[in-house]
Parts: sequence; structure tokens; C-alpha cells
Amino acid sequence: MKATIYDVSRLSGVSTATVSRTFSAPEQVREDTRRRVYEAASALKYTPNAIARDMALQRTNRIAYLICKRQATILDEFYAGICEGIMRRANALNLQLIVSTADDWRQMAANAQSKQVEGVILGGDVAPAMVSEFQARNTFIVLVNNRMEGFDLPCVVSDERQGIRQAAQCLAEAGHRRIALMMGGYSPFIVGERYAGFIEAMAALRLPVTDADVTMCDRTAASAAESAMKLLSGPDRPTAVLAVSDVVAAGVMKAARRLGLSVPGELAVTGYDDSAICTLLEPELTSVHIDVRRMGETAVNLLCRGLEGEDTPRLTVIPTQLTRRGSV
Amino acid sequence: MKATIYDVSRLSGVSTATVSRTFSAPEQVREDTRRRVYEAASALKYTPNAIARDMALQRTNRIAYLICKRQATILDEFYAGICEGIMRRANALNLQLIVSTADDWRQMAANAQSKQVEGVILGGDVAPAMVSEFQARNTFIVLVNNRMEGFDLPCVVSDERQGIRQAAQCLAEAGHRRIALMMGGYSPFIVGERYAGFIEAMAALRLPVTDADVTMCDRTAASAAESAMKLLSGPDRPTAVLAVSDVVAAGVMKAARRLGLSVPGELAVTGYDDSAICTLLEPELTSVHIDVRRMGETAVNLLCRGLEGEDTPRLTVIPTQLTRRGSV
DNA sequence: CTGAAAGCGCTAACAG
DNA sequence: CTGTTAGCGCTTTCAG
Repeated sequence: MKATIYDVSRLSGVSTATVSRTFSAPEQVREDTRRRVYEAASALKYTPNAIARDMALQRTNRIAYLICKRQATILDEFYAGICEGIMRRANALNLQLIVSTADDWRQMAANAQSKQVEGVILGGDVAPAMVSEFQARNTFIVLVNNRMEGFDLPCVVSDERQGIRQAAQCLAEAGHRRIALMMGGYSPFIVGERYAGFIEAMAALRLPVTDADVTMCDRTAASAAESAMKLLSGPDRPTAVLAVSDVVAAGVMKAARRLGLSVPGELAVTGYDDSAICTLLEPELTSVHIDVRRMGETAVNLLCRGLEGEDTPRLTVIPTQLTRRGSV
Repeated sequence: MKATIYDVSRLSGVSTATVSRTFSAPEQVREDTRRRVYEAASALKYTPNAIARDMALQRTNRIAYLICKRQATILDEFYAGICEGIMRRANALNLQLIVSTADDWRQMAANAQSKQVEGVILGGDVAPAMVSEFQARNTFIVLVNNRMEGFDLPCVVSDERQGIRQAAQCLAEAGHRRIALMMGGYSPFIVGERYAGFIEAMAALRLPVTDADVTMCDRTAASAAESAMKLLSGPDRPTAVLAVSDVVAAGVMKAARRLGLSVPGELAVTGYDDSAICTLLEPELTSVHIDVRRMGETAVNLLCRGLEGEDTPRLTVIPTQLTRRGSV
């Protein structure tokens, strides 16, 4: 059916070893021999069978990206951005990328041991059991957008505290003193960091923080709008809201509109993630930009180095940057 | 290092054939033999090596999803949604999914012939050369969100004309007679279908269409807003805009706000795609819902049937549905 | 129900 | 530079 290395060997009159070399290390084969091989190969439409090669070499050049997140998956712009970075880097390094949701992590772990996958990038709310499972199977893993206590593995995260600080500073520079924090229901790690960042930043700015000014809501615009309505209806309302995601910020802007508060005139708003929606809102949303692509690329780099047995830093923090638009 | 079937065979005192059967067809092995094998296997932490199995079986259970799109990739909510569907179905069928951008389609095609990938799902603006390449290599392919003349392959598309009709009807029912069409720079197939759908729908509704009411713009909100400013500034402006994507619709709403036109009071707007942004806008956007998930699942189903050698329909059209919100 | 043995297609010493 | 040969780990007839 499909031509094999034997067919090429026979037709070109050289050994299979030479055919093999012609494809994997051409410089080791004399010019004219090489040519003969190529001719035979193309006559037979031969292409090396990668499975057989993997088998002989005992490796696959295949890695996996597992998105560990309840609700959205690859549909989440944030994780899709990381995926984009991973994809780019994987392509450049000639690695095959398997993408999957965390539903089937047991299966993934099995795959890993069976050597189909050499390393795994875990994104998001990873369960400790999952990490243990992979480690038990000797699979190299790197975490992205999360850190885990008690596990020895490379993590790639965004500088959450810096991001929050940038947003707070921007608001403070615009003259705001009553800055409220609105948090969506994100992962514990993210929420924790961003909350801590807020407290830090406000202290550094010598601005007050009251419990009333810290609000939790769901990660939907509707829920955020509802919470914001309460927050902004009082007589002594904050003049600025630092939202912990763009979606939450969009909800705040909806509430502002309903209450007849102009943005940024009567209420300033900052978002977080610098996602595609920022430029769709009116006014456009000032937001903290996370270099998700770079997070993904970094994860692949770390994974490769780890697979080569090199030492890798346990923690890589990617800086954020504030993108200023019209909402402050 | 890692335990192999031989180790298990030796420790359990049965042949490798029996070990193999124990894992792939347990019912063919006597109860107590089976138990002994399992014991030995777990003592050795043995897991079958999938590569070796693939090699022996001459198949991989691995498929690929290639997003063929210039700008965005997996970052595009639409293609991400399809990916989600593909992922789900692939997981259910125990297929591994390789996701990639089209940059490297030559490499993918090579992979395919080398049997690493059994079939490919192509999404978006596929180049004919690409299809030819895959077909030349005898790789089964299915197209999603596109149709190609002159190629014999299964396609999965959304019912574009139905979608446009639903939007137009909704607008007409709300009493609008001057309905403008705003199109972003999408793929030729999509633009063609939606334009044709608009003409059809307007004719069926006995509503007039003038050239002035059909506008092209880029696929960004900024560009759409700019075009919409022109469209809506005239004295004799349309009272409704049927936008061919949610992003374009968002641009139209921005323009409306700048011009002081209230939505939907003075201007009705419909979007297309029913993407996440619909509920973030104020008012929320009425939009045509595309069942992207189902498109992805269908593509996987077709691929599998094709791989089994079964006959598959050349064209599968997924119905759309209008999601009514506040913008009409 | 179980075992022996022949591959699956390619690579990597090791000789020549 | 090229050929010989022994695997890589598993599956699958074909006998028993």
C-alpha cells in the first residue's frame, strides 16, 4: 500500500540504513547516492512513517496543553491567548501540540506514561491530585497562570500585583481617592493575588480601603452590573471602580449607564486582561494588558528545557502593562 | 526503565500474547490468568506503550484541526467554539486532537501521510492547494465553515441565509423598512452567502435595497463605527442596521452613541454570531446564534464515518437561531 | 484459553 | 560513506 523504507531501498539499490540517513542526516550520504534515493522515494511517493520513527527513537516530540477550568475552556479568551503562544512556539520547535480540556486528565496522564506525550502544560485551576498523578508517572509538567504550594515544578504567571498597582495608580493620578474593587469569581490564586495587590497598592498610594468598597460578584456582566448598582446607588459612592476583569468592568459600565452616571466623567473604570471587548465598549476600556502569548511561549520553553534535563527556574513572572483608553 | 509487556509476561508467567489480550480483550482471558496479569502489571507499574500499539495496529486515533485564517486563530471566538465542539466529540470517541494554525499546513500534510494523523478538519479560508495536497496524500478531510467548488469532500456550514433572514425579519417585524446591511471583511464564502441572504430576505419582505444601504468595512469596531457614521449622518438615514458580525454591530452602536441616536429607539441593530460581547453591550445585542459547537461535533462525526469508509453527505447545514435582546 | 513467532517501519551501533 | 543486524513494544494469526 504505502511505500516503506524497504521499497525505497530496493528501488534505489542501497540499504535501508542509507535511505534512513538520507532523510534524517543527508550530509552523511554522498551526493549521488542521495540523489538516487530521492528519486526512488519520489517515484514511490515515499514519506517516512513517523510512528515507526518514534518507536525506534523512543520519543514523540509531542506535548499537551490542558486547560483546567470549569466553565469556559478554549473559549476563554485568556486561555486561548496562552494557547496561541504555545502553538506558535511549538510549531517553531517542531513539536506537536495536543489540546484538551481537563475533563479527561486521567486519560491524559495515562497517555503521558505511554509516552505519547512527553510533557504537559497545565493551565488554570489544577487539582493537586492531577499534578501528583503526572509526577507519579514521571511526566514533566509546567504550570501556567497558577502556582502551587508544595509541588516542585516550574510556574509561569503574570505579575498580578503589578497589574493591579498600575490600574490603581492610573486611577489615583486621575484624582480619585475613593476607589472600589470589584472581583469576579476567578481562581483562588488569581483572586488572592489581585486582592493582595489592591491592598498593597492602596496603602502605597495612602488611600483608604473600606470593606464596603470591596465587592465580590460572579464572572458575568449581569452579575457585576447588579453588584455595581448597589455599590453606586448610595449617597457616598466611590468615584472609581477597579474591576478585576474586563467582563466585570463591562458590567460596571452597564450599571453606570442605568444610573445615568457618565464614564469617565462621574465614574472612572478600569478593566483587567485587555481583551477584545475593551475597544467595543463606549467609552473604550482602560485595562491591564497581560502578555498571554508570552506566557504560553515561556511555558513551552521551560517544558523543553526540562525535558532536556536542564535546570529551570521555578517561577517566571511576566510583567503587565496598562493600556490607557477612554474609561478613566 | 519503564516496564514493558515482556516484564509483565515474565513476572506473571504467561506469554506476552496473553498480557496483550488481558489489556485489549479481557473477555478472552480466563479470570484467574487475568488477575495474575493485573497483579504483575500493577507491581511493575506497567502501562501499554501506545506508540508500539499504533505501530502494530497501523493506526493512531489522532486527528487534527487546522484553523486556516489570517488574523486571529484560536483567539477567534468563532473558531474556538468550533474547536470546543471538536474537542468534546474527540474526547468522547477517544481520539487525540492536534490543533494548529494553517501556517504549517505543508508539515501537517506530511504528518498526515506519515500516518501520525488519520484525518484533518479544516476550518475557514482553505487554500485549494492545501486541499489538493491532503487529497494527494490520501488524507481524509472535512471542511468546516466553508464550501469549495470542485472538490469532493464533506462540508459543514451554518445556514447563513437563514440567519440573515431571521435578522431581517426581526427588524421588519419591529416596523423597519429602511434596513441597511453592514459587512465586515470576512471570508469570501461567508460574505457571499450573507449578502445573497440579505438580498433574498429583503425581496421576500418586499423591502427595498439600495446600493447606498450596503456598506463594507473592516472587521474591527473602529472601522465599522467610521463607516456607520457616514451611513447614519445623512438626512435620510436607515432606521435599522443588520450587521454581519457582532463586532461590526458594536461599531454601529458606538457610532449611534456619538451621533446621539438612541438604540433601539432611533436605530435598531442586529449582530451576527451571538458571541460573548452581546451581553456586554448596552443595550444588549440581538444576534444570530450559530451553533458552533455542533458544527465542530458534526465535523468529527463525519470525519470518523469517512475514515471507516462509510459514505458521508457532502454538505451538512446547521440551522441558526435568533437570540433576541434589547437592540431591536 | 494460551503460546510461539512473525511482523509493523525505522534507527543506530558496529563493521567494513 | 555504506551495509548488516539487532532491536523499539505490541498485536495477531495459527497451532495447540
